[in-house]
Amino acid sequence: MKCSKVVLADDHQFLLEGILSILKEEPDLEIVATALNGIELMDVVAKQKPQLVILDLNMPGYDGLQCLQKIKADFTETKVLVLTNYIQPELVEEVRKMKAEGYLIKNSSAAELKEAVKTILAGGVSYPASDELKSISDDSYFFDEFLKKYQLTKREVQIIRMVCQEKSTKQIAAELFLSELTINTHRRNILRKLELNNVAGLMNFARENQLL
Amino acid sequence: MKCSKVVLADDHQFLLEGILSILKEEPDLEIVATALNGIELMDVVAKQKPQLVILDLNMPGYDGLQCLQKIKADFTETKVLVLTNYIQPELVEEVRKMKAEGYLIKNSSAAELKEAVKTILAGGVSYPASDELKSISDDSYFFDEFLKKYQLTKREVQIIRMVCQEKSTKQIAAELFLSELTINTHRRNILRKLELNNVAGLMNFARENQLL
DNA sequence: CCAGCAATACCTACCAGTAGGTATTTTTTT
DNA sequence: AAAAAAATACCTACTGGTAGGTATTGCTGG
Repeated sequence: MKCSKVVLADDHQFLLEGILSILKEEPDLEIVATALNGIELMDVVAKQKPQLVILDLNMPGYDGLQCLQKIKADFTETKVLVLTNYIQPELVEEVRKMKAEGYLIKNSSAAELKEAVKTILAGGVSYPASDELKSISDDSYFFDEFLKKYQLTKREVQIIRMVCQEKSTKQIAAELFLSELTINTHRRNILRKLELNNVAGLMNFARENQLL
Repeated sequence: MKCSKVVLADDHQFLLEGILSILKEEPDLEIVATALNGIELMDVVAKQKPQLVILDLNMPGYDGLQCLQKIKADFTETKVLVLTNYIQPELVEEVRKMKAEGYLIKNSSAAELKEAVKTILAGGVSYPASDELKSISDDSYFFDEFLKKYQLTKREVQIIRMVCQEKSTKQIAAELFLSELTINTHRRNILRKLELNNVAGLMNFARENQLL
């Protein structure tokens, strides 16, 4: 097996170094370039035609999803492993629809990264198991701990998530087949329990606690 | 000079590896432990009494600022280098007030990290130059591109940031010595330009575009 | 079985944010 | 110096979110 050309794209220098140091132990990989943003990345891909791009979704300027789309449109031979911070089932779906070969959460281990890269270069795909997604986002030990810590209920967390998706009380009520008054009550209870005053506070809370 | 004990704390495995691989080239450093969250970190610090903690501010659960405060209160010998994604002058100020020895933006280079660590262990402090803060957050090429893309002004971006910090129109007006009516106008212009309807949408936009 | 909690729902009130239009002054660009 | 863009400011109106209190139903664990 000969060396596969790999390109890394991430806006964090340290993360690049981290991935680099993990992957350079692999003899059959050659990291030919790194990119700190989407524009750089597209340049490099056009020049190098790599077998694999490891792509951070959260880059400034043109974002990762756009890069993914462009790579998949213009360079059919190039495989893409998406790296991201958060585990939103909808995001995973979107990435899957865009035909990326893999999806990896950033706080995975080095071994998981190597495994994913190997799988993809061998022609496979590497996505988090759906139960893994679910377990992290809903039923895990940490989630219960989290609920207890803030005295929140599952329904309340569900509504927090919907508020963070820019949905209004009215929309939420319609989607859940409930009265607006009920949603109103939930929202008030949420803000009271978390000692917050507005949606902005709620979203910061959600982000800090990885609810998004 | 003998080895200095260093502890790393970050919730991203890859970033830990990255920093590790950068710092293990330094002969006079010994990375004695890593921590993936605040609780782990406090355990490790109590056991190891390291000379230096490199601390990510964006950790889940108990956050970095709380760790910083606790370390500074309980372990006066331990120096702290704060690592963070974002460059908000107020955050830098807060960290400075909490007596951290350094503050480094995550997409700095490996050389900058080594430099900061060296400076701190030699008894100095390492903070980004104020013009650097300004230049990164305000005058960079990407920032201008970004403004043009969405037809936003600097003032508007400033207000977006403040809204995202849970500040009300009234508070923003007071802080900037402006009329509430002016802030109102800015907010309306922002939502119109970005085709958004509410604060939640605005915060998602801000996050996607690394404004926070 | 009963207590307690979660989820549902209503009424009222108030305030903050959204939305339209317009206008003046200051700053930047040409 | 003139034109364009940005920042400031006001008036009005409406909507949506925040906030208080209360009540009913259903489920769950001691």
